[in-house]
Amino acid sequence: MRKQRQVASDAGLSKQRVVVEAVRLADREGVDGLSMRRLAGALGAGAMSLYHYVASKEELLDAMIDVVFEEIELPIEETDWQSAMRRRAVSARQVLARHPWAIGLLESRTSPGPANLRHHEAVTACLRRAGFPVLMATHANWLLDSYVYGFALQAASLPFDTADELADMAEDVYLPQLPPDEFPYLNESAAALVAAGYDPAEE
Amino acid sequence: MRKQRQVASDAGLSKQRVVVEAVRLADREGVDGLSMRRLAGALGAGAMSLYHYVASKEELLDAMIDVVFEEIELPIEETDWQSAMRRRAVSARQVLARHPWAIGLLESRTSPGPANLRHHEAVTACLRRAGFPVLMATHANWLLDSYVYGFALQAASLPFDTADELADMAEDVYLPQLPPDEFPYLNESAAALVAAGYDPAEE
DNA sequence: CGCTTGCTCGTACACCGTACGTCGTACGCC
DNA sequence: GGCGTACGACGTACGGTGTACGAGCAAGCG
Repeated sequence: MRKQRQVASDAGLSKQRVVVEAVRLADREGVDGLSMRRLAGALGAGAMSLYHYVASKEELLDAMIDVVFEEIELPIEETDWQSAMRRRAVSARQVLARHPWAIGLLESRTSPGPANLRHHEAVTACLRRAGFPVLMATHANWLLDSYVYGFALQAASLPFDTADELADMAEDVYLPQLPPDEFPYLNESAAALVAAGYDPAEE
Repeated sequence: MRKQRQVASDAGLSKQRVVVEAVRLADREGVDGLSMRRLAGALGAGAMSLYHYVASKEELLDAMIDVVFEEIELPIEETDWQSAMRRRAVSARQVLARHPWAIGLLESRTSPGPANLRHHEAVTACLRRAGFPVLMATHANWLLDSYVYGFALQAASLPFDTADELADMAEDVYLPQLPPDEFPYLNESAAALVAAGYDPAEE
């Protein structure tokens, strides 16, 4: 029994291991597939054991979000602020594409974790060093975040990933819903997008 | 028996009534407080009765999102596109502030409802009439949406609503978490924001 | 040895979404 | 009028969820 657990979980549990496995599970099965019992199963443990490392599922979700923030590249000091911000945005987009469930979790989670704080500190530092006044830096921060989050949110709710899939979807699903006399402009857009081989990887 | 039901629910059910009451319940208690049983209770009906008007909870949520889109002001034809877009953004922000649960639902819901389609059609129409080329209009649409969604997402995750609450929160919760030697810039920002009486109602 | 301390986890509870089937009743038809 | 049918309402039940509680057990220490 003890042996089995060791095989399944490679030595004892820890908050770190619990949270990391939770992220893996969410990546694999979506956030709805993440239940305490299933997570415990994946760790080779009983469901209630998790509660020695995590006070509640809420706290687990907070910690998962923080893991995601850890993956976002911090701005580098040396470069100018524009390319630093661009790199950060690109990195954030990649990370959120890798963990789509994180976007839905951002809402409702109110207290920022340490990685989140470190991230904001670094960004603010970069902007301030570039000469932005305090309030301006805060506004820029907010605005950039708005755009990155919004982008990720929209990207997540698109039902296709590539230009080819778009073409298929458009033909099979969208166009039948769009009587041309009622939605002339959307039809025009759809046609143009398909013709242009639109791929949602622009900025 | 018949009488009781009528008193409680003012004539029979309907998809409309179910969805509207669901929105009200979500406004009042958050999306987590919205369960089929509670919704049925609020309508003076049994839980399973709802399934005659809604195929599943998923469909109910889709319909609720569409109700929210209906509340967002459509751009008016006459005005120039900039103020039209501004009005739309302001309206969207107000609506999403009124129904904060909607933001969390936007993710994961993939097929747009009729009000959503009408909305996008109107926006596209406005931009196209203003002389934007097709692809440009689509990009502008996407970009504006990104910003609005991101803004709402951030606003929703802020744990305070007014400048006063911010001041309280900063003193009680944030500053203790921010050792000045580790987060010099965030401390600076926090101080500046409190001093300036920051209120999250800018754009 | 016994005692404490810290993990683990089985059981139980309240609640969830919803499949299934039963019932009262309204309505078209004779 | 009588009757068959169809439909809306809903009681019950099943398999899931998060988690409170407490029993069990191993390791460290006197």
